[in-house]
Amino acid sequence: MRMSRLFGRTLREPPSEAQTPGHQLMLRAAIARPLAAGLYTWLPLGFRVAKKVEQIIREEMDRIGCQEMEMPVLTPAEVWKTTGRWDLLEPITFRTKDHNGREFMVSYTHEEVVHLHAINEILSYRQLPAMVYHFQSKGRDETRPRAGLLRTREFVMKDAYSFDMDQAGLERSYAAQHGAYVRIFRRMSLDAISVESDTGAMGGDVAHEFQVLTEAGEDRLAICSRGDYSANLEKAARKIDDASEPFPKAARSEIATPGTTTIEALQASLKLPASAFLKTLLVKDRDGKPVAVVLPGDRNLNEAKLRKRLGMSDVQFAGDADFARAGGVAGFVGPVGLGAPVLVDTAVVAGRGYVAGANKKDTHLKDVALGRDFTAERADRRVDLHDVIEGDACPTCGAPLAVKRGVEVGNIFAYGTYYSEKMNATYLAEDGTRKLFVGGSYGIGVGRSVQTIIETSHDDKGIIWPFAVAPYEVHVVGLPMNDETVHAAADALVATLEEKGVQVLYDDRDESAGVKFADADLIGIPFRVTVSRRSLQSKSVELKPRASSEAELVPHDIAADRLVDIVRRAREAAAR
RNA sequence: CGGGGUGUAGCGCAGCUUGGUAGCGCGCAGCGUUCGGGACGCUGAGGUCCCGGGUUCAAGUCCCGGCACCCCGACCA
Repeated sequence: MRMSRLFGRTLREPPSEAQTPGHQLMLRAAIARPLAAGLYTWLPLGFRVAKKVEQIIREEMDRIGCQEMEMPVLTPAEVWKTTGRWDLLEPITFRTKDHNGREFMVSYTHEEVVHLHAINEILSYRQLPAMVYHFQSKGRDETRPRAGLLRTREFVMKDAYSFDMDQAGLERSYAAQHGAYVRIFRRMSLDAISVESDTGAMGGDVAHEFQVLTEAGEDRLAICSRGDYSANLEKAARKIDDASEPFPKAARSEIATPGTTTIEALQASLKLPASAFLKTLLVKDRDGKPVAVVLPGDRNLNEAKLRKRLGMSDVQFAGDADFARAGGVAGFVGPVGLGAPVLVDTAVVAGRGYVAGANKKDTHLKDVALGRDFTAERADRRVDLHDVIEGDACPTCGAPLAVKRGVEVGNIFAYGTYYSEKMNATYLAEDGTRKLFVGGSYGIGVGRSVQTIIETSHDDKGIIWPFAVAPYEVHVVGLPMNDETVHAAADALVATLEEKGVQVLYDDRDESAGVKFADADLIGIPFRVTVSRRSLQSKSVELKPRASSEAELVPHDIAADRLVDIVRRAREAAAR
């Protein structure tokens, strides 16, 4: 490809909208362009990367016997109604109607559709297990797209689906996908770690996310410093000593705290650490009734954990009416004498005397102890509802946990019979009965992976593409192009390389050396070859890997062979 | 969906406080000089100042309403 013909130009300065390094470089290097919020066009350079990423995924899916197919982007409403997701997904999906008024959804994912096909194609246990996948655009009307390709409203996902006879089969399929994911991300040079993730409102048993640690990421992860544990903060736990303390000597007593409604204000006026207080939040349960959540003052509520506990899709905080109903006073709510069920966080130490709201204006209680002044009433109301923070103890080994940011490039999810039950998706078992498919789904975001590679593989000059996904393999720079000898030599080298199947980006522009080298560094092709007046005087060309600061001179007459050889080796290494 | 911010040439920005008919750098086009790390000179093209309404002799600038985009939070590959 001649750069003078390339559709897409590099930008000297990053557009102001771009904040993360990957987003800036993606735009500057002409990988993709925004069309509207969360909608991106791949430019030719970026499209080549996306196709290479897809090909790696394809090869690894095929390797584990997962079969490629393709399901439509537009999906009829009826399918979604069978599982209740037509209504559930309403706020975050794009919908349309055909001319007859039939409703459609731009596919958000394909569990329903693939089950529909499985019902038709898989009649007998003899056809199981089965695994299929496709690359398809997904539409999600995210309320907040961000960071370029990291979260868009339309994106191509590789989504795979497994169908098994039973739980043991599902576990085998799941393990196969997990193994494929490890290979896939390694091949694209993404250092993805698999972390336990929240299974969300769908229930299900097991789910892992493949996360790449980078500051640009939007997920927060707890990671054991000894490597024994890693989990999304949505579900991350920590080791807590459940040893209780002796009750305080004093009985609980009122203290006047006029106008002091926040933990911060209480800390200041009572000169006590945040951990000396109880924070009591009033939320609504599924029936709209008030429920109190009690946490130590130095711990934050983890909404994902609470949602899961309440079985709700979002946390609804109490309004004035609920406060009245529960007998609480906003700013002075406490667990003692409250007319609502109380969920007590596991970080609240039994027996310890805390300062808590008195459910009375301008008043708190001191020496309030769990087990004496209030209780969780039932074992299932003593629950982990707080955020893990940096330095907490690992739940497996007790070593300190670190909290880091990550990008979720893929996830795998064993949902079991969640969909097959609702869709009555069954097969005929060996014993002659009809049994439900036991399934899992496995996604990888292609565009997100591409930008994540940039986020984690660049320097201050530009992208450093891993060979396996680079848009081109060799970048030939002619310098200067108005020198006939140089022009002819560069043309000839490019022609030879292309003839031998090397993917070449050829900077044939009449630009200064500075511009061409700066662009080469920005675009980040793995091998740069400079054919210049100077190099030709010593009958050589200059070879410089993008990732290295060292350049070497290669004799002109063997340059093509040498490059073909280098590329061949690099391809072999990248395929492993 | 809550909070914050920004919309002026392809990109980065100034001008707005104090209203007077739009500017800088880069990029782009032509010519010439240059040619190994974002060269130089000359000439030139390019603007519904986000949109709509209002105030005014006069609005990029002031007022009202909308829209778009970005950032932080809640949700996802």
